[in-house]
Amino acid sequence: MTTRPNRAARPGSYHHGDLRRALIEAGTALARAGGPDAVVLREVTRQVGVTANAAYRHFADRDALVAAVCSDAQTAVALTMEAELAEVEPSGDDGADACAHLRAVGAGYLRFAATEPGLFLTAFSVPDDLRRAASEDSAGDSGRTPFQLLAGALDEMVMAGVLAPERRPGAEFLAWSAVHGLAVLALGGPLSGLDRATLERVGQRLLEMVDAGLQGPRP
Amino acid sequence: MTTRPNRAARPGSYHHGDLRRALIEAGTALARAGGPDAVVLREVTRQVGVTANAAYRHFADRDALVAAVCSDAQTAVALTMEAELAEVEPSGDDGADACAHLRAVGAGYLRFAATEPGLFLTAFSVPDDLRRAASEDSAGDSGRTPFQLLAGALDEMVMAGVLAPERRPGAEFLAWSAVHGLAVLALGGPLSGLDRATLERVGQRLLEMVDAGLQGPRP
DNA sequence: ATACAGTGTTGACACCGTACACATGAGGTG
DNA sequence: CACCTCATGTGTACGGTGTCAACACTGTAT
Repeated sequence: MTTRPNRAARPGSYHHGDLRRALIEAGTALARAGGPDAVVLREVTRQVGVTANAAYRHFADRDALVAAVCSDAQTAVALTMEAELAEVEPSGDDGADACAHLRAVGAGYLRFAATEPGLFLTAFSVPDDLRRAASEDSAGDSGRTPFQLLAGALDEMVMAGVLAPERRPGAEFLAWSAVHGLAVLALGGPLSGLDRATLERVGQRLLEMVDAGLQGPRP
Repeated sequence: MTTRPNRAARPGSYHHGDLRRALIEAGTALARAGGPDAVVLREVTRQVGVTANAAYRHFADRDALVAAVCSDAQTAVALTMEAELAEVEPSGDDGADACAHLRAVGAGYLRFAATEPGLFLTAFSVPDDLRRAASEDSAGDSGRTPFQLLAGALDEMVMAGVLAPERRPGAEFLAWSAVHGLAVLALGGPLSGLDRATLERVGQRLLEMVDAGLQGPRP
């Protein structure tokens, strides 16, 4: 995990330059193509050109390898979110801006799921008690993880006065659940087969629902 | 689950009485304990006391077996939902009742996920283009699948006038996404580790959010 | 120069899904 | 009754997987 110098391996050298990194990258390629189950240890080592057991010098077991790939995938999600956030033009109205930021975070999540299904599933279908969500291993350019980007948008809404402070705690889980559910149902689950257009439309409405629903029952 | 004659196999008989059913039930037991990945074909046949290859007389491959287990699991979800629906006392206000029914469906979904995590994941993490959601193989006592129970509650809301008709199409996907997301995040995903109490609380708020959010942005 | 610790290799094991050929026996037909 | 047939279960085998234990190589510090 430390910043190994990444000295290139001289070809034909017995020792690989930075095997750990190489394994993670090959694993990421497999995950991108086929989700977490596709990152099979033997295939990863094969692609890197090394014996299967060599991986055990860098990872306790296969699960540790996919966990590393998972962190990388979360970083990719954060980058997509940041891109979406960057496209929001300030309108002068802090409340509207905060809502737009929340929508951007959600839209980034959904866009990533649609664009990189394999990586998406790898990022968020791995058991993990929120530790990775707070670890800088999963952060994007802004130094924040997807979870932290979401939390930031919600904080902003409170500060702008468009979300009641007493509704703030735990709001991450509500918003996250909504977008995550759609993504998962559409990817591996019973909603595969829905065409991209309707999926896009449902996604938009879902974000509206979160926006309206976070503030609780209507007066 | 169906009413197959289920003639008991005479012990020592070469032919098993109703192997297909026996395999599904053993598979369900495994799924209950460890989710879809735990239903491993060889172990299933071992428990039934039969050779691994015998399963291939009844299922094209392992995936077909877990698909059958999946249908059974969805039936179990429908039963939990129906139980939750039965507890709703009519209040005289059709609109309130319809909302209560929607909440009951969602609460049943979440309760099943918390009570039977393995079965839940098996029910809804299997690729499938909504065909199973409409098949009577997945229905409960009322003859309706979880998906159909959800759709029914939403229809009721429209009829009672608490959901605008133009918001009805696709509303299943919105509500389903929300509860499904929470369930999945809490089970296999990054939200495992959240204790049961907070999970319960988040679940309640999530149902509120759906209720309020389905009707779109506030005036 | 030598010892050592880190890294990669070899060989093996248990387990999995699955294909093929074969054995069994229940039920219909003469 | 004898016979045939076909659905069903068995045996054996193959390629794939994750992982372990013992061994081989090599860059580095003594």
